[in-house]
Amino acid sequence: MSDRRTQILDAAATLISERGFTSTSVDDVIKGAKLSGKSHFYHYFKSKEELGYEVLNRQFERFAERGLAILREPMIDPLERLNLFIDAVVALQSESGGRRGSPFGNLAAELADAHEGFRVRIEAVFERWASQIRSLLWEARPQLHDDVDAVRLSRFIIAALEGAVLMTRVKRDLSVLEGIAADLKRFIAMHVRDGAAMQLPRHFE
Amino acid sequence: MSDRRTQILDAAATLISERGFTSTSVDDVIKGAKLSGKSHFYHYFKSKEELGYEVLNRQFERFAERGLAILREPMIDPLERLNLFIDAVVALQSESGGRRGSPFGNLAAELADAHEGFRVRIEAVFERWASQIRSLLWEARPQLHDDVDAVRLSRFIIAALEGAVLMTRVKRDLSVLEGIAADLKRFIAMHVRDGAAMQLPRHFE
DNA sequence: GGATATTAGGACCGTACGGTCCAATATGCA
DNA sequence: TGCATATTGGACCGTACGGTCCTAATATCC
Repeated sequence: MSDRRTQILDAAATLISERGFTSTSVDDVIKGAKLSGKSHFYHYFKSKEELGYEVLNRQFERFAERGLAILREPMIDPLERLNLFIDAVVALQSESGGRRGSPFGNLAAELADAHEGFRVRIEAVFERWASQIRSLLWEARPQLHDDVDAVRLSRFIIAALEGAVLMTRVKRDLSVLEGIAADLKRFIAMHVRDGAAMQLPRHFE
Repeated sequence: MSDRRTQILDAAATLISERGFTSTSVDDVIKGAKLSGKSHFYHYFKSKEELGYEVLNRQFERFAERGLAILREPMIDPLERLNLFIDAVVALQSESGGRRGSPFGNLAAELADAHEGFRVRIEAVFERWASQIRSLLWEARPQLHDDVDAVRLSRFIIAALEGAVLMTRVKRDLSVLEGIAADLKRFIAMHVRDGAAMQLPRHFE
């Protein structure tokens, strides 16, 4: 992949996460990526829409590397991994000073009703995210109550985090996200079998 | 308030909740409200921005009447009222077939970073909403654990509901919201004192 | 009746948008 | 060397946008 392409994608990602897709013009992207003109841009992307799709994919890959990867760490207890993942979401948000939200939630709210192409792709992103959590919960099932519904719980976790990020942006207060993250951990802990927490550090016995 | 004005506001509310504020043009609103021309519109509103503010206010008033009012019903146990309120949010969402989201969440995601005027007004909406829940929790405090943090819990409830509405729109599946609503009730029930007067149903359907 | 809103309809303006086309130069690689 | 790709720079197009201005026909209310 050429340098220029990633340069354009990076600039577009920043702009889109700041102002949304609709309010980001191709000219803005050109300026952000320091291109000479429109023909230069359209040499790499056939339309603004396609640029948007690629930006979304890259955002997810970045999130998969820096966030979701934690869910798969093999040496850590699954439920602890889930807590670490929640911490990572908080950390990612605080990197932007709590201002920029989850790129998926933003695009979802902006385009889910208006643009079917984006809606489908965002749905796929959430599904991949949810499936990571589901398999973690499956791995942790010996520690969980029998009636835990992994599909529902994974959706709840994502919804709570997305809602929290949104409220954090509106209030411009990172502590909103921190509080909700802490409560979310408690909600997850609610599903843990009594005494399972004691089982955890098996290495100590 | 003149008929025309409310006619315009209603048309604008529908369009904005369907396509967002930025993607709704004044011409669209004029067409939707069956006005004769732009001068007719600008006779009632000095700008599109001001129209947006008034639409937001009306959406909140509508939500206050049809949703938040439940939180203040004097004859019902406070914690049961909270459950009924959550049911009402689900019902409001299903009215639009699960497609249109919370008007506040939509505008928040679209404009929180880009438009300070809207951000402040949306923040006020969430604050009024949160304060209603806070005073309900205060009323219910004899039934709650001593360490319940009403500020945090109220934020959690709102974030979970907003996130749930967002995911429901993306997946086009109302059962997402229903599941999260049920889980949210369980989370709230977690804060209830053992043996408190009001016993909350634990749904595990 | 006369003053005041309301409705109607259209011309117009400056700006921005996504996108196309073209001509010329630079660069890298076989 | 030669050919393809990358880069530059700009003109251009059709459309849409928010907003202004102007005129004139109706209602409404004192």
